[in-house]
Amino acid sequence: MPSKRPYHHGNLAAELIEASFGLLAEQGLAEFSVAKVARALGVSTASPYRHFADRDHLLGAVAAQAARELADRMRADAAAAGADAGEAFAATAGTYVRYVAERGAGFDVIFSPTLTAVQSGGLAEGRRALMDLLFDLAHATGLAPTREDAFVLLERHLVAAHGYVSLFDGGFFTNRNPTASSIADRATQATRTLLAGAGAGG
Amino acid sequence: MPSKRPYHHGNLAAELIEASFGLLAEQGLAEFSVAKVARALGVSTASPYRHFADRDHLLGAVAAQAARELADRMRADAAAAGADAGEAFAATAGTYVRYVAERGAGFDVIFSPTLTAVQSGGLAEGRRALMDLLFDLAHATGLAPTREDAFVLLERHLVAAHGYVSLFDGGFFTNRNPTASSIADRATQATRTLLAGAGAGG
DNA sequence: GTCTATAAATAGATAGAC
DNA sequence: GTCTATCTATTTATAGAC
Repeated sequence: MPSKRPYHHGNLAAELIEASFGLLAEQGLAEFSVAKVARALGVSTASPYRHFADRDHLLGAVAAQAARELADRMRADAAAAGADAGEAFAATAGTYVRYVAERGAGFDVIFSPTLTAVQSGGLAEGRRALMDLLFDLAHATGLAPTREDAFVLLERHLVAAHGYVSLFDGGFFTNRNPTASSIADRATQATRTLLAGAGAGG
Repeated sequence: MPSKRPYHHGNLAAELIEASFGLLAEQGLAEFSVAKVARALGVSTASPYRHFADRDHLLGAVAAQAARELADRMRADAAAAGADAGEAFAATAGTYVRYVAERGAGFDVIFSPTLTAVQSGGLAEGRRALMDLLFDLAHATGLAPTREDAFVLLERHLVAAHGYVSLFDGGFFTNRNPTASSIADRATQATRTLLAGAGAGG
């Protein structure tokens, strides 16, 4: 058994991104390291630097892909929620919770200021497409007449969804059945309440 | 100039806790280290270990103090908000945002699972007193008839407040005047909307 | 109680062989 | 394009002098 690394690579760059999602999902952004990603793939810790200039460029590529994946899933879930625009909008809260539980890369990764300077892999475009989609869904509810109203509604919606994820990951929910699925449902319901409050003039 | 450290200590343990707050406020939990805290005080990196068994025991003492400080401020702000129970409850969202902006220790620190095992400095009691206070304020609004309703309302309130803090710290708000004070106001208003939604049956 | 010195991990990143 | 080897920096924590 030659312990020489037997790994063949067709596309190490893509594998590094995928392994990064796995590490983020399991250990979170704080525990992310290029060395761990390399070890997870069985390659040397030097290999990633042939494909990404530094740690932030790898994370930037992950963030860009996360923005695209998240937008795709939100679009699909909103469409599946039916004709009610409020329900379509609220559904994306659940999409967000489930996506971060599975992939580990949420708004903290996608909109990380340290990655803004990097601009790798279409990060700026991915960010904008994601926000445009959500803004359109917020506007379509009809509960935010002006552009500013839609911004406020969208902000509260994202804050609630991310708040659930952040407190869930932080171990805040120790009782009340804290599965990712139940948290996703609670986030969706929180946005429904925000919509009811907006409708009631709150 | 003898570079021998000239520092005298009446109470290094308390100074370490206070310096930890400063570090958390400036750099966040991810960047927290015992070594940095020691350097900020001009003492050797070994000194903290005479007062705290390890990193988690120092952070546990910080978390316990944060829980007490936060509860005190919330109680005061709720009282100052006037007779309306909904306004008193909503005010604590702003309290939370301002407190974390100033002290750096929010729910992520106070309820960190790694600190639960430590049980230093009355952390368990501080956590419970904080949650009891908030539950009472939620119940007093009259918009949550049952105990379970009050839990749900409280959960959404905290999720929104923490979501604002988390996204604010994460650099999500790059426009729309992102000062801590304006974020605090937006968090307070978000809870008002949740109350309106609860009142409207959302 | 505080210091100096040190040990053991771990990470980011680079040089040069193959 | 991947490897081995190495350098530098940082952190957590301990040993032992003062």
